[in-house]
Amino acid sequence: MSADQPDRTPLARSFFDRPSRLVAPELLGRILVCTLPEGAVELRLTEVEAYEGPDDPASHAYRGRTPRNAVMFGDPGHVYVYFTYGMHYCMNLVTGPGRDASAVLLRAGEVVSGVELAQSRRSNSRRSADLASGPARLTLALGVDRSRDGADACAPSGSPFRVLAGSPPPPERIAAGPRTGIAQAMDRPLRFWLRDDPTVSPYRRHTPRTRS
DNA sequence: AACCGGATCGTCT
DNA sequence: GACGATCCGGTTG
Repeated sequence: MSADQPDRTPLARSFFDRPSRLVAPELLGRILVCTLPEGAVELRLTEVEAYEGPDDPASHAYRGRTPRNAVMFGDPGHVYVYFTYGMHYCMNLVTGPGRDASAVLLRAGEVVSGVELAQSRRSNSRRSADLASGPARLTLALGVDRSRDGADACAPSGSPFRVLAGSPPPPERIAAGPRTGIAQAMDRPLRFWLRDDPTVSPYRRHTPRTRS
């Protein structure tokens, strides 16, 4: 492969069949393709978070299997989509080992193809770097909602999703820190991002909510 | 750059 | 019935 032509090889399912804390940093720089009837959008992943299944108090799998999180308990390489805050969708890739209920939340990326389509789904965005700079912005730019829950990102065909090898960054560009917006397990550095990348979402500390 | 409130509802207790 | 793996637009420093 040439320098200006990134590797288009799909990632094998075995890539995902490992602990999420190992898969997560290795997803940085890789390409997520989402092909829907309106067209395709390609994303270069720049920020992710690992969730470690039933042993992780911040994971949706922490309290066991429910109708919502059932996909997390299935095979690695599938997509887990959930709805939150009454209006947003967030997207994960299920990892292993085995049916471990672990996953990687996709938090941000750079739209490298299908910019116009992504823009049309994100009418308010000003900078193009903000098209997918946040987990809910990312799903909006891709056109992902709950109907995509369970889709196989490793299937040769029949799925809107595919993860390509892309161009892995040099290790020194990968940064790690506590996950965003959660109150539990702050001591685990399971958020990974590309240092100095303009598409990485700003870190937000968890803030308890009050009501009237 | 940091902080605030409002929007809005599926999911689990 | 309470809360959230959030975003946006506004205000303040």
